[in-house]
Amino acid sequence: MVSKKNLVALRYDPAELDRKWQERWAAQGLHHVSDDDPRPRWFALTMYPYPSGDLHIGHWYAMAPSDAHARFMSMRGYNVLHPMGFDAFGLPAENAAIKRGIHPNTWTMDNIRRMRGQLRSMGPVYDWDREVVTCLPEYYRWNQWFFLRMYEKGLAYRASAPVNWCPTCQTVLANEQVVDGRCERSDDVVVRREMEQWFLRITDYADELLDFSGVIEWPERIKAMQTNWIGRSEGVEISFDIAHLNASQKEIRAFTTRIDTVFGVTFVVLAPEHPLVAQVTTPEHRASVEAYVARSREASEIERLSTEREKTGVFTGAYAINRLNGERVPIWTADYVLATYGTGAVMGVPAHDERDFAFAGRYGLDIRVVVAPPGWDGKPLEAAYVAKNEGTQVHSGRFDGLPNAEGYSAIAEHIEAEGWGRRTISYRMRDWLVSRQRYWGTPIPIVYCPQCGAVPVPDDQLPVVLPEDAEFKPTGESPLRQHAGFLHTSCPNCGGAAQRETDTMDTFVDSSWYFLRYPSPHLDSAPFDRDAAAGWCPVDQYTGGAEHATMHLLYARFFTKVIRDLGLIDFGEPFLRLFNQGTVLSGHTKMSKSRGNVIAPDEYVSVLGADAVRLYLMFMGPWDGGGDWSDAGINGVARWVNRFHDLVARETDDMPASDAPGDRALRRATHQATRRVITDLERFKFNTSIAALMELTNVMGPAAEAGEVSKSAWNEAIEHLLLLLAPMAPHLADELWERTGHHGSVHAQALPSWDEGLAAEDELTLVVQVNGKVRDRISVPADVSEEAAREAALASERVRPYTDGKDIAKVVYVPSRTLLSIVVKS
RNA sequence: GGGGAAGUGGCGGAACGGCAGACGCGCAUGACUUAGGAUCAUGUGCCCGCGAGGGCUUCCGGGUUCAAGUCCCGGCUUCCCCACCA
Repeated sequence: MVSKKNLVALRYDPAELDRKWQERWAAQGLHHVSDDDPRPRWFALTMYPYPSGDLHIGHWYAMAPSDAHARFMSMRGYNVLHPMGFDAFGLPAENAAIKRGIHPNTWTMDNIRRMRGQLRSMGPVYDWDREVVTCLPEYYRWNQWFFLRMYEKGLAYRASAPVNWCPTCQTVLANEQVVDGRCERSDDVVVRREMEQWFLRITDYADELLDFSGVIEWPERIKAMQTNWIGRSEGVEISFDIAHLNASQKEIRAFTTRIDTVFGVTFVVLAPEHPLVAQVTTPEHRASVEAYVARSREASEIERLSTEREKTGVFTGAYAINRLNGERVPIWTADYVLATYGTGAVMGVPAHDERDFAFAGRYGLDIRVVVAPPGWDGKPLEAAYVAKNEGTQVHSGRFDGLPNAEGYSAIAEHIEAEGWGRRTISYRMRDWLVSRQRYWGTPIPIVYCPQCGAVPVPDDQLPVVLPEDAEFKPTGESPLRQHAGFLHTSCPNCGGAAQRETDTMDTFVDSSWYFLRYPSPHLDSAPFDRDAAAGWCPVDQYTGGAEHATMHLLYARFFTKVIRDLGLIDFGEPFLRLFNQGTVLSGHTKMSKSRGNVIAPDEYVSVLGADAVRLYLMFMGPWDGGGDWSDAGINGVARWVNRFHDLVARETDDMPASDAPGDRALRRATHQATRRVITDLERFKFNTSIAALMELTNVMGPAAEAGEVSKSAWNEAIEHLLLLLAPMAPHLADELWERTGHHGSVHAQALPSWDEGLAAEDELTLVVQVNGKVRDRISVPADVSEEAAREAALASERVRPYTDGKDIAKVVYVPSRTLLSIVVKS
């Protein structure tokens, strides 16, 4: 490919070099991972990609550095498993089918073929014999198997839930298909609708999922996001008496985190979806309540977003009794109360809750202060007073005068003693809705029999195969429902006519356990081999984008805990260490086709080779920070590649065998660079590793030019350079390793070690500070004593003007920094 | 509104509490060149100064310390996540 870009010309043919080494590694099976290898194991996993069709620069940014780290671990003596696969089910394949008439399977498998080739062009260590492709029956049958295990344990269940419904398409939309409240295909306004759905009971594991103590080392940010997402709140579930109303329940249960404010309740609010709404509404309010409920049920996402949070609601005409003070308070329904959180009902305390305050203000409801702010003058509040632990109970019966934090406990105890409620915990996380009314996913292995009800498909009838000959006209129903051959079956229980479940699973099910499959990817008798999984898992190092903080990473933790509880593994966390790389920008903005700023890696690879692209991505900045792509930047790296290419090719015939005057300095630079690269690569600090290697080559060039180095010191420098470069620039390192007369791949070598003595400086710079300011830098021997340092400092021409005639109050000597700090008094 | 991360030259970024600005880009000057958008050499935080040298400088303001980009307190700004969660 001829590029129009102004890219540096390399002194070798990078395309030829890449091809040569990729072919040789493949021919020699260099990347085959064996379970028999006696070295300690290291499982390095990069999040597998969705096969969208093209490997973009973001994929390279995720995969090239993690490949370098995996190679690094391998050269440190580990048997490294660093596999790759494809997250192959999902919506884009189905959209391609609808828009362009290509079967999802064809589209997906073509993309995988293409991306596999592009992935190979990076020169990664992936063992392709272990590839996992989730849309193949040999993989997704185990999704079904896990689903059935969860069903048996009551962890998979069916319930009615609101979904995104597009009235034009007459179908359910995934959240991703809803853009600004509209269907991405028809542009119609999306409404919510109740449908029977399958759920996985992740909330059973909420407390365990909140626990990050122990084995896992994850970024604080991700742990915080998950903690937030799970949203644990301690509070009190309190019931209000409605026995007089003749409803199916005698009380309304409400969850509150502020039971200390219960004497300030002036109304109770039910979510519009709450089953009691219809029952308690009085005849004269029925029309308005029904209209309100209907409107909020059909309320579009757009309306919800555009109301600017104005609180609306209607009175039901009914009253509930606050047992603490015997008061009758009106029951309202309002859509600011969520049916899906807590009990779907709240106690309205306008004086101490911002939302209730706004609601009461709008509808003229009483606002009664029951927690007095410090120094409160008794006047009405201008805003809700919400502080949790600095107020005093007032108008709270026998609790008056208590600090409200104490009031909280006292009131909670009182309520529990009276049997009016109990302390409890509420989570904002809900159970995982896994069913999708979609074709391109794992069929849920359930059969509906008119006699037996929902019947699980027996294990020996798995997989329930997704039929290929489906129609993809946008009829509004899942293609599976139109497929007579799939839909109609016999009941595994009674043998009578029955219908299959036509929903498929969320693709996050696939990625919740895929890491367990890599150790035994071809096993057909179980999802994974227990010994193989025990030997390799959990994953030692996981890397990928932070956008998966709350979905994939949480679901995978949940699955791991479930699989542990099934007795199949003995660990409960899937990924011990996690690293999130940043994003590559172009022109300081996100890349997008509409902006025309998309960087296509293939163009650069064909001109500069995989290694230059790898090196540049790693050199751009810290890996977790992402960076801005620039052609000038990659040219800088390419120039350096040329420089060390020339250094390695340099003739050494004119160098003495050993003992040249410049050897000490060169060996020092070599060993300093070795130390820095190894310690930095451990911590994913690729940018400073490469900087250290640049510093080394910056020393090597002039040293050779000056004719001051021996062959032995020079060859040591070259060897270290190539070995340290090998994880990051694998093709070039192997080529130059071969050209310098070495046998065997550079990647099969151990990393060099460094000698602290050789890395140490002979002379150090003594930094002299007077009152915190640097006044002189004096060259001193490395073993300088404190006495000598002090003498030299006080004798310095540059220091004396600041010390002469003044009292020296203090002298601090820091040997590790060869720094002397003198404090003088005026 | 809640949670998190981060603010360092013209730019990307370095810096166990200890010489701020490694490394690279860009720029300037020079060399080699028919040419330079190739290569090599030197310089390059800002201000004053011919120079020697001096002063200032890590978002702003305080504090701790012999010593603060780094630690503490208070602001400002940007980015990310979640957002009517009772």
